Amino acid sequence: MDQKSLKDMFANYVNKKSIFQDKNLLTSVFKPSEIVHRNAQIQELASILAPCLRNTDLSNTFIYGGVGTGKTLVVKRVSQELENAARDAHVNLKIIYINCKMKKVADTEYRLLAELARNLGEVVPATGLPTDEVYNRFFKKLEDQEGTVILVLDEIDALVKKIGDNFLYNLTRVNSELQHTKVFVVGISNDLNFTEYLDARVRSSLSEEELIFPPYNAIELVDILLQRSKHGFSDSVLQEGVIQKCAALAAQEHGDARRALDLLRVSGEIAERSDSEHITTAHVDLAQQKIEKDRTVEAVKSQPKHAQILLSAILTLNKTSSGNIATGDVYTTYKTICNKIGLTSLTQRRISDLLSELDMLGIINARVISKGRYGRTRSISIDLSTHVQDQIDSFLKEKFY
DNA sequence: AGTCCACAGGAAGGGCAGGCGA
DNA sequence: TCGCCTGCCCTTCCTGTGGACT
Repeated sequence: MDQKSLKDMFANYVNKKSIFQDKNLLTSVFKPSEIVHRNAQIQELASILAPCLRNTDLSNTFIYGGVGTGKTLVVKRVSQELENAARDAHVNLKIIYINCKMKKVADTEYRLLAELARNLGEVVPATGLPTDEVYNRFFKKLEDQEGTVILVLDEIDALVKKIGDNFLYNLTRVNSELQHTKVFVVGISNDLNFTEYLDARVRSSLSEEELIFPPYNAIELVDILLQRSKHGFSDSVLQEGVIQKCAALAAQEHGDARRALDLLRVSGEIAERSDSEHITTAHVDLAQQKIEKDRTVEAVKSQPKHAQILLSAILTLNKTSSGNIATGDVYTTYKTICNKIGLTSLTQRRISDLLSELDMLGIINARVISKGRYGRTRSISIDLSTHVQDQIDSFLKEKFY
């Protein structure tokens, strides 16, 4: 492109009518004024939490539901309204929301406690203190609140799977240590079977109330997308069937509203980039591919070095061998690559864990199978499109060779 | 029915970096 | 500065296991 046409391009861009009116409305971060198809859950949660306005005890509550079923949105909305009501009624209420999956923020017991304490105004160093000391500081700050404190722990299942339920046990017993403050926990989990991981005592004290968020069906997703697209897109850019297609695709994937919104927004971006005045169902197909590709490639790029080399080994084997690959083969190839690039290889035990992590991220499929006389192993495969595989492969080759 | 393979995956602990408090 | 504590990544050692083979 010569410089004149570049100038024209920018001029065109400025003058062209945008497909979007307010793209912000089409992100999952945006909090709509009305949460569609979640009235029942809002009412129920509000009625569970309302007693704190009369300084009456609350029940610890667990909220279950898949990704993108509106759990966090509903909890944040109810929290906000509850805090407003408490202020009007001159009741001391503090609600702390923490996402336990936030890397480097609340993904260990120490970090969670430190983050909770920080929310109450206590200064806690990132590391260095004994955990007991962080508990003490946190409890002291709680006591200073002299009212009700509600701890909302989002994605709590991820944290419990990582560090166990000890911290939950301590948090549920905190009320016996405090005189002026009452503490209640609202746990949010993506995993319906989460309580199986919990100690029986923790389970019974934490699950006094339970709230289930069912996945959205395609019709509900259509309503959500219509609500957002009304002011999110410019008038009449959406062609017939686009919203329905986004909703249908997202409904297939566990009724995930976040996914539906991403599809719709990315479809718009693709349409805009291709100079199209309308968004068509073909754009939705492209958006579906792009989201899948971006998600995987980004996941690969953020992996540690050895996991990337491991993936490189799997991709190499995937090209040469037909069918599934065994752990032993992967480990041998991985060691060869390490040798070639002058890196000390990790042990098979560690590689076993890295394989599990890649599996959890959905980059590879690893299934434990038994080959009878020939042992037990993971059967590893990659079901990414060849296009995505090539992109990952060239990224890894560029980085290591 | 028993054996045996090729791992899976749990437990314990080492070593390092970052940070606190005396 | 030193002792202590943390998270994190990793190794070592170990037990467990599904099912083909004998």
